[in-house]
Amino acid sequence: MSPRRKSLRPDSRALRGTAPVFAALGDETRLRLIAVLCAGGAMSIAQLTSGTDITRQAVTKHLHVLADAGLVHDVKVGRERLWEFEPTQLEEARRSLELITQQWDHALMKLKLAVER
Amino acid sequence: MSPRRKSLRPDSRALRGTAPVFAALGDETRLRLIAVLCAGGAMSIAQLTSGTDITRQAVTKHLHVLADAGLVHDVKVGRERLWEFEPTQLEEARRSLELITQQWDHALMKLKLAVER
DNA sequence: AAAAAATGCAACTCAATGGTTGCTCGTTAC
DNA sequence: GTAACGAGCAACCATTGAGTTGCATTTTTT
Repeated sequence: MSPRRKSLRPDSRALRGTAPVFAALGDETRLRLIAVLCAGGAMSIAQLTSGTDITRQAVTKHLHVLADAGLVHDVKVGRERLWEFEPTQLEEARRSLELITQQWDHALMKLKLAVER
Repeated sequence: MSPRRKSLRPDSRALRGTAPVFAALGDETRLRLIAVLCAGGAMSIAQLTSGTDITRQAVTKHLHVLADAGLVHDVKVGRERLWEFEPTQLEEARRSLELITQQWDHALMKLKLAVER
């Protein structure tokens, strides 16, 4: 037991579950929504739709995708529903990218050492 | 001319074109490929396929998606084609996420100030 | 030269996605 | 109370995406 694997394997355990967040970010429209919500605070669907060339329903769908990825959350207030940015998942995603970069740098260093040997 | 807009609008000019990269990252399999390539250096398709439960062709397609997003590049060597991680686009993506976070923090600060006034 | 290895190419299936339209429902406003 | 506004629900369509199978092509290897 305990195979003593010090080297963090590239199996991307830390990356598990990050894909949906990236998938949610992988759409121009949703990226715009995020940016708008990020700078403008809570906004209604109607507000978010104005300024786009797509339907209110389409915006609604995109918002749900973002919500499923944990990037936004909604609050019902009166007859309208306000959507707000939620930073935690995005932080997580950022950390994942950093981790990949680090692993890359690490691999490069190892390679360099091996060459110079 | 020169409209003197000091406030960086939320129109996400800096985010333009980032969506494809995120879309490419938004898949568990591709994320795994990236991780493997990142730690293992250049690898052939056959190598990348072994350890997956999908077909070689599927892996090939994923690699092309990653290549189109500029996340990997390939080199033909002999009868095989080696794929290698390409860090620049990923750096770009990371920067985008940081930018969003910054804008969010900035908006929060503005809100706080407005409340305390 | 022939077998084997590594890959390329093309067609196909099936499910998910982005988008639409039409209608209904709850909540303000007049 | 009745309009008007904001949103929800459902069906539908077209396109993309992930994955497959089958066969052809190129480079080794023997």
